[in-house]
Amino acid sequence: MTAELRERLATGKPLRVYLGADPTAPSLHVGHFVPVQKLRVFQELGHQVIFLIGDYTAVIGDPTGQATERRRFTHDQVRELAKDYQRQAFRILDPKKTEVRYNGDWLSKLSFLDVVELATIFPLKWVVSRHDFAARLQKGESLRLHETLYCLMQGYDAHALECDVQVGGYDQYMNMLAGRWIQEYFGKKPHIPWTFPLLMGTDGRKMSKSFGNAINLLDTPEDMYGKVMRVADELLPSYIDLTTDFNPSEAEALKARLREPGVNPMEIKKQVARNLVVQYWGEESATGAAASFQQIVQDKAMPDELEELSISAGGDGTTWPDLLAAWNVAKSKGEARRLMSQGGFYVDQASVTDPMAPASAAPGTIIRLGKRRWFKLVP
RNA sequence: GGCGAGGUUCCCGAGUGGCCAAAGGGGGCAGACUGUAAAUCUGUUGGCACACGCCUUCGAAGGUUCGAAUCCUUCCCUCGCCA
Repeated sequence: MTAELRERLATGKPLRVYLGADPTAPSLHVGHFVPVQKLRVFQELGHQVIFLIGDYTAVIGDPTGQATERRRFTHDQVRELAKDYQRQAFRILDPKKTEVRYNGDWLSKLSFLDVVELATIFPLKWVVSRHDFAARLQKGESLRLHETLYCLMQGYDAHALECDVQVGGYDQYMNMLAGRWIQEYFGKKPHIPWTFPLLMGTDGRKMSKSFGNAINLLDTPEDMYGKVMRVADELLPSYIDLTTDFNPSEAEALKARLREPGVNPMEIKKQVARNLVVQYWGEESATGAAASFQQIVQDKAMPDELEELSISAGGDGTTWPDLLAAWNVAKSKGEARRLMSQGGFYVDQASVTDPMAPASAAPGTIIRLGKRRWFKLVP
């Protein structure tokens, strides 16, 4: 389809490029935003980008890749999530140049007859041959008719938006193809699907909040930077491709550096981390995040600003576990004791391992938990 | 509608009357090492208690028992097969 794309670019007319997002995830991570980042590239090149909020499709729930039937959302929940989704997207996209649409605007107007008419386009065999459905059928797991209709809905979006290009995860390919069929059915030129591989979490598994391996959009610049630094080395090339906005030659150069003998992946990782933070938080925050990583993690030095703990808030605790639990820096006294006996507790840089020792909590004392949680005691 | 399977600690998953705060894995935390918050290795992982131990937890509520995650009753929920 590269040829089709070239052909359309050659006309010189700005392309209509769309990304559909079903707001069903309460917390978003950079994996969700790979297509948004790509959308921005189109925007910068002067194309018309469309951010489609799947308020209607979300109620059904995209079955793609689902091992079981998907949880469904109410319309109200979806609207709430959509607001946040859009706000996050506009950290990257230029709101003034972005067309925001809701697919409920057209999908809600289709009659049952319209739907049946659309359904005639698709051979059932094609629908159920997709790997996720096929697997569920084969294992004898639940698959319901509404799930097979999802691709009609998303396909109809492409038609309604009269789009030229659709960006999305690789897993959306089937849905995108459905869109092409529907466009052709209505006598229009089919759009060009542009898909990207799935971004893996920092540990190489699927990025997901429940795995704790996600880089969240709401992470502070420092966290975002740090999490990129803990991405497994092997994943670095895909992070370069999917999360950075380096131009193609810069990206290739970075990946080539990575393969050179004697090159420390850490150095490349720092460039990726910085690039990502700049996109979401801007130049200044990224510089700050880089500096604080160097200081706290690499030099193992004390950060410039320490969180303060009020001694009086420690109640009448007389041992460190009492105080740490009262301050809420440890979940429980037991956890604090464990931390201490494992050698992860420091008072003014000296390790304190006896949980029973009386606590010397005086204003100005610096305490540290583990490698990088620093606190300063105040009255 | 008929028949069957199942709901366990943050997640997955073992556990069929005491040895169960509950195997194993994942994740988390800590330590060692390092090229980094990578990889690897080790330890640890409900709460309170210095400790003896006590308390809360195995879908919900009751019950049997000296004793229940395990047995019984009712209820709620999930899933499959057949129609």
